[in-house]
Amino acid sequence: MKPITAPAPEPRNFFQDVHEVVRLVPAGRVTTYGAIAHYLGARHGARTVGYAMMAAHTADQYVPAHRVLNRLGHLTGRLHYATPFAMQEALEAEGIRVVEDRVVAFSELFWDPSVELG
DNA sequence: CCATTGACCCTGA
DNA sequence: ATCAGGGCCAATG
Repeated sequence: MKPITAPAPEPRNFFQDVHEVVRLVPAGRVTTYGAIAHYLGARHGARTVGYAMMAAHTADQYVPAHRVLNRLGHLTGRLHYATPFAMQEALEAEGIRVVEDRVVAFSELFWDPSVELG
């Protein structure tokens, strides 16, 4: 018999889950923090997804964090790269056009994990 | 242990 | 239409 001790939900490899989803985003497509959060249950909040992205640079496997934007298609994380333009250049290298820190035709390039992955 | 801070989003007035 | 506030989870002081 176990005492009351709250099972306390595992710290959850939430970061790893996020990284895994981001790795599934095809080149030339983009997704959002909120979409990932929603796909993973929407209970963790989009914020934590953003935090996971920050930790993405320490992940074992490569995580195309540049394909993750906020819900407006803005490159909110660009300042966290080696250079402020690294994110934009990475996107443009995949054929995505960026104007004023915003992805052009964002709604068309949007890749929703809840839809694509079921 | 409490307070503050984030690569965010939604709701209500 | 704009503006303010709360909530989410994790890390840091």
